[in-house]
Amino acid sequence: MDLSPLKQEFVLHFGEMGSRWGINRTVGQIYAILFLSDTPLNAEQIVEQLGVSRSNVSMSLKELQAWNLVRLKHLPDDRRDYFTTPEDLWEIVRILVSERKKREIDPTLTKLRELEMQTPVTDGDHHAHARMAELRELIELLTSWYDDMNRLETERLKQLLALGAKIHKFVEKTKIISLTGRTKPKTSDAGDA
Amino acid sequence: MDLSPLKQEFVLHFGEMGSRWGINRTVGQIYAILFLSDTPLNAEQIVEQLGVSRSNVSMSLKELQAWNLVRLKHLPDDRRDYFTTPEDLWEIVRILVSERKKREIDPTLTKLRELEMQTPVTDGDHHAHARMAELRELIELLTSWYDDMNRLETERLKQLLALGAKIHKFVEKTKIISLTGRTKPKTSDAGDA
DNA sequence: CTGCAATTTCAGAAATTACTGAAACTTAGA
DNA sequence: TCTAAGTTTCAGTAATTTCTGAAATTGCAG
Repeated sequence: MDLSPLKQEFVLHFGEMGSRWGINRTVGQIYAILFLSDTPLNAEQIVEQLGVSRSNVSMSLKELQAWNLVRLKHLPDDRRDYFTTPEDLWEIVRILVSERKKREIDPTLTKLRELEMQTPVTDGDHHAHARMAELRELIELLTSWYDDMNRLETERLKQLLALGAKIHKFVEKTKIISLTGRTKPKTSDAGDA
Repeated sequence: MDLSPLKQEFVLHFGEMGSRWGINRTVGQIYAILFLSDTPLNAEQIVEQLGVSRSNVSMSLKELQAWNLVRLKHLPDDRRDYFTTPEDLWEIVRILVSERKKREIDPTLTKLRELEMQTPVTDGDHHAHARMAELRELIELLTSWYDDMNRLETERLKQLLALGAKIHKFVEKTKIISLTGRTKPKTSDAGDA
């Protein structure tokens, strides 16, 4: 591996963490290299820096593209593909959360809905059935909260995060006013994304 | 596998999702069975229902315990260990989030802090160094927001989640009042958790 | 202590996942 | 069209993870 000590440690760490994050070592290492690089890199450069096979880099880059975690660039008079990660870390967080939701949560939500609708509830199943419904409702609450947050511009999101738990004080203060004045869902609401 | 069709589908689904969630098939299936069961189960009962080896069940239960995802119970006049999942799904969510943070985020935060302190920054490293600092700051913001939220009682948490993005309207409304009246960090502040 | 039920450990087998090198494919320019 | 740089695919191998059955351990009751 041909990297400065600082970069090398970071890249090795991402490789090790890869398995915990649901990607493999090479994918993690490639992502780390791209994340640190101030210029886009092509596959051959990644091969040189990591010392893994060309085909491994090719497959790993494909996986990173499937995760939406890298962007493809082209340089003038050079038909090789160059890769970068988004400059904006918040963009990266959004992608990560959305992709993990897609892979780790949505399939289960779908399955729970299916099971509730289709599957016959035999005698011993009442508790199980209720538990699934409870789980589905919880996931629905969490994902619709996520959808809401995801719609916010980054600056608003940062504000809310920075407030942290203090947010509940704001809610307290305006609770009564809101209940009487703004809670009813008007059908003709101002344009929302 | 000896389960009603409803339970069986759920259990198989958890088994398949296991690998995406960072646990293996058997661990996922055992968790599913315990989640659905209205009574605590012992290892032998799990063996019967799933049709895997006794030792596999033993190791998988140990892993679930390491994740804090199951509770150990004992019945009178029976010295076998019985297992359940917490009744309260919010408790489960809290555990999941905290354990995943511990495994997937904390080690990287530690590593980033180490690298920023210890590792010499050679000439070509300035951009990489800056990128790591940026990443560390982002993780710190997110984790301290998490710590904040985690301190809230479940009822408060549900309220905030249900509000979703509407929360930012509350902030707007009280912003001016807050800026003049409450934002400065007084050294002698009224008791805050 | 002894005997026995319950549980855990562990070495090897089975299954899965990751990686490589070679061959196949694609595409831009000559 | 042909050539060659660039990329992808794929079959086989390597590495890792999961699972099992047998043996070892634990701890309670007699």
